[in-house]
This record gives sequence, C-alpha cells and structure tokens, in this order.
Amino acid sequence: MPSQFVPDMKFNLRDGGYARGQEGYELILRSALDLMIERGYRALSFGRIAEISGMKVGHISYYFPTKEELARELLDVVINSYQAEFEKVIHQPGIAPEQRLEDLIVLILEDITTKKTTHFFMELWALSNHDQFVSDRVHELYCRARQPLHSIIAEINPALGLIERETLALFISASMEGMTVFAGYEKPFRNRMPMIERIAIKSFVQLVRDMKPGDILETADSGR
Amino acid sequence: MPSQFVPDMKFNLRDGGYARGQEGYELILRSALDLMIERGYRALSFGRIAEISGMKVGHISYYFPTKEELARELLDVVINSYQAEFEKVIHQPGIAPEQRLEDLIVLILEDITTKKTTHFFMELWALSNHDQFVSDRVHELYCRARQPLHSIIAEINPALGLIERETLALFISASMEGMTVFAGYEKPFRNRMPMIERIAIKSFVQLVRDMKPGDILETADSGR
DNA sequence: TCAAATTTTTGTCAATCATCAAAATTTGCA
DNA sequence: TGCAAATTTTGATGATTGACAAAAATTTGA
Repeated sequence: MPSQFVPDMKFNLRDGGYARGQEGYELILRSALDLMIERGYRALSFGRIAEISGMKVGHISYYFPTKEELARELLDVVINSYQAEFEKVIHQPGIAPEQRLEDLIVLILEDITTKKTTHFFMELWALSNHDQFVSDRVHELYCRARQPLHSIIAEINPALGLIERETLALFISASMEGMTVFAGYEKPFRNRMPMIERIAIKSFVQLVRDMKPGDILETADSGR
Repeated sequence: MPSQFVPDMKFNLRDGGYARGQEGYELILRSALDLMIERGYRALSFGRIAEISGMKVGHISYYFPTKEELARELLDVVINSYQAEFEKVIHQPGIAPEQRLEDLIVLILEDITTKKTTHFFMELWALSNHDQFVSDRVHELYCRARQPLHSIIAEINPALGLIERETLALFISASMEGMTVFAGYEKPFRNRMPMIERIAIKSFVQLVRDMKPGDILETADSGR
C-alpha cells in the first residue's frame, strides 16, 4: 500500500542546477521522508528510495553523495517545516495569556497524534543518542518550540526568574512530548487524548500560575 | 573503547542444553544489549555481536535462528529486568501515600537519566512504530509500571473513578517519560533534573490531591 | 569409558547495501 | 545551428548482511 507523501516540506533551493534537478532532489527527499514515516530509519536505503521514486539507485547518490548527507538534508527540510509552523503560533493578537497557553497545549497535543510527528520524531530521538548532528538539530528545534511557551509563562507569572521560567517551559514541553509514547498515532491510549488535554490544561495552568519564586530552586537541605 | 556490559538482565533458562550453552546464550544477549545501548539498533548485526563477544558469526545463528528471534529474546530479557525492579517498589510498608508518590517520582526520574534506560527505551519507542511485537511488549511493561502509581492515586484521592485514576496515572507516567528526551543521559538539560524533580513532585501531588470527580470527563459542551 | 547430545568451527550463498566512474543528456553560448 | 561544458542518468563494484549446512570438537550421562 503506497502511502501519501507527507506534505509541508520546506525544501532548500539547489545551487546552479537544471530545473529538472530540483524536481529529482525534492522527489528523493519526499520518498525518503515517506520511508522514514512508513517503515522507519531502518528501511531508509538508496535502493528503496529508488524503488518508490522510480529512479535508479546510482541516481540518488548523485544528489546525495553519502547516505549521511541525505539523512542530514532530510532532517533539515523537515525540521524547517516545523519551525515555520511555530513561527505562526508566536504572533497572535491580544488574547489572554491563559487562553494562549491553552491553545498552545491543544495545538501541540493534537500534533503529536499525527503519524508524521509520532513516527518521525521517535526516529529522531533514537538517532540523536548516537549522532551529534541529529542531536543538535533536534534540540535546536525544541528550543525554538519552547519560546512561545516561555513568553506566555512570563506574562502569566512575571515574578518568576529566568531559570524558573525556562525550567517550567521545559517541564511542560517535555511532559507533552512524553504523551507521544502513549497517546500518539495508533498508540494504545490515543482515544484518551481528550481527557489528557483537559488534565494538561488544568495541571499546567495551575502550575504556572501558582509557582512562587524560589519554589523549585535548590535549597540548603536539598540532596539529603 | 569496549564498554561495560549492562548488568541486571533476567535471563530465561534454556531447555535441555549444556551449562556451556547457557553461557553462550547469555554472552550473546549481553553483547546484543551492549550494542543496542552503545550504538543503537542500527548496529545490531550477527557480525558485530560475534566481534565483541569473541564468537563466530555462524555461532550466533545457532542460538538464534533469525535476527528477529534474537531481538525478541533481548527485548524479553531486558523488559523482565525492569519488571523485576517494579515489583520491589509495590511492596512497601506503611508510608504515607504522598510520600510514596514522591519516592516513586524520584525513582523513575533518576532511572531515565541512566544510559541504559535513555538509549534502550528510545530504540524501543522507534521500533514499536513498525513492529507489533515490540509495541505489545513495551506497553505491557508500561502498564505494569503504572500499577503502583494507580494504587497510590486511589489512596490519596479515593473519590475518583476508575477511568479518572487510570488517566491520571497515564498522564503522570507519560509526562515523566517525556523528560527522557530533554534530561535523559547526556541530554542538554540533564543538569536541570533536580529542579525538574521538584516541579514534578509539586505538580503531580497537587494534581492528584485536588482533582475532583468529573473534572476531566467529557462534558456536553466539550468539543465546541 | 563410551556413545549420544550439544556446541563450535568453517565455509558458502544470495540478497542487499553504499559508492563510484563512465555514459548519456541537457544547457548556454558562439 | 553546433559545440563544449555542465548536469543528469545509468550500470557496475566491492563490502556487508542474515542465513544455512556440514564437519569438528566438546560435554554429558549412563
């Protein structure tokens, strides 16, 4: 069953090639992403990319000299598409910060239930343990993704210090990513996502609002 | 740089073999786990297992007819070791439930900072997207891991219904798993783990204590 | 101690893999 | 239009993979 190609890729423009070259380049990356999502990084080989794109094997390695090069380019293109998505979220008119926090929580939790996000990011997490490049790109993306969260927290609770706001944003972001494992695409508790969303909203809003400066900072008797 | 073998594997006993057979069987699985953790599932090949275990390639396939068989056995052995760990946690004397919740949170958050848990489970998450067997075993493990959490929630807030308790336990468990991505072994925020622990304790204890029955259940006007 | 069961070694095999060099095509320019 | 350079396409290569079979060595129990 050939799957639909995943949309929303932000392709880089190739330097000085023919028009046909750009087509091939994009087709290869689309096929590569398709493989990653449908069958995992294990299945990402020049042979299989050739198969589903209708190209020849050697053709792929003309565009991407090594497999590593291809993987990095794919990572770049996909991550850029997520970045572009987050840019939109940041710029929102005068809605109450609590409401924006709610909206953001729902947006992220809905996103992680998609096949693309669930499958692709879990591959990235695994790869990042053994590949510095992947690790760097992934955390760069998450850093930007936390930015809106960080701003909202500062609005809701201006008394908190920088480290506290940062760590709070980190906690909330990480917490939601964790839902992927259990309520992501075709995961056993995906139908509980509506309840999970309500818990998340209730819990995170309360957490951000009620946190007092110093609550979570190291204390003298910590680490007993 | 040859790494230390990962301890704490609960090996199955082979049926009707010699003592030496059990040794070989265990050495292979230890080498396999070592590869999984040090270099990822990508690097798990008969050749490399032979290399680091000092065995011959054909030898490996005597014990494990196929690579899939080996992977499943490895999964079984490692997951059993985690299960054994959780059994201990359940049986604890008369400590206040809030305190036991705190202990459990710290235990889990400390565990996910280890190289073994961070690397091995992220591989499992990725594999589970494309392998039903892995998916089933992983979620069976998590199900058992939530059991202690579930009991503690019932003690702290007996008014909640079954579904609410379940989903609360799921949320808390998933939330903590998510920390792996950011504060797991050699992740960029591993040094924030102490603060994360304090946030988790504060947030989860409050969440469990203050939740009212019906708070998170579907309401008539939900899904506007 | 010996025979049967089990483990280890050795070598082969087809399939798949990433990579590369040469051929074919397209493009820009005279 | 015709040609040279740039670009794309193709086919071949050697390395690695999982799996298997047969023989040699070892262990076990009677």
